[in-house]
Amino acid sequence: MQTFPPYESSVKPVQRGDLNVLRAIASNPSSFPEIVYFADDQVVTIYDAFPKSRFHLLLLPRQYIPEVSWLAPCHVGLLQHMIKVGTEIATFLTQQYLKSKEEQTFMLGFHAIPSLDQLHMHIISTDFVSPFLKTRKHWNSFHTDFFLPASYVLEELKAGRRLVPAKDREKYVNLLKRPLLCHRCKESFQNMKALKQHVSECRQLFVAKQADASQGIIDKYFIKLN
DNA sequence: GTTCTAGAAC
DNA sequence: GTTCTAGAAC
Repeated sequence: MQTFPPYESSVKPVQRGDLNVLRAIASNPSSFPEIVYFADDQVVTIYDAFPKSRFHLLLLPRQYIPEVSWLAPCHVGLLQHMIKVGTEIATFLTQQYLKSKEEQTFMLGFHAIPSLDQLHMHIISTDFVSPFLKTRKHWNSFHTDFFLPASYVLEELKAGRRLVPAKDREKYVNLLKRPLLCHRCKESFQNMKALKQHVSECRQLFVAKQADASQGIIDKYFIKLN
């Protein structure tokens, strides 16, 4: 198995408040050594400045691509590499830190409508216990179809389709307003405080629709929008 | 993306 | 009265 650096969750990133910082990091990662977790000639992986789970990294292509809706079939090779590296990192973190006590699951994917310029793939553990997880939008951006699993995005590109066409943008925005459901047991909660209390205690296993048991990594696959 | 905060919800 | 959400500003 490929090895990676220790996960230093205490690292305090510097990019807060700058909506264009990911583009700068992608083009010149050596200028941001304190937040870079791993880099190769095609991609850069950094610590999320406001992690929404115990483990939360962002994987960016070095090449400038604004967001997931810009991806086209010509990016299949790049996306395959992003998924390969993301899966290796998730596998490493799982074996290194999660052992058998916690859920050995990571989600790899994209927000349908991101807030930050420059394509970034989330690599996130599925505990979703974090002081930075505060709003309904935070929650639903990972637990509705607003979250586009990387494997789903790859399939769509291979089929010659684009993601998040303009006519669907309103649909995606509205997903963020949906009721708050526990991602494990699907129980509904009135507000974030109640949801977070429950999620910290819910012991039901996170069930995904598609699993690669040989890797121990589950790539959650949401129902497609009509 | 976050912070701040008015006013809605309780 | 306090908690919580959502929109403007950054």
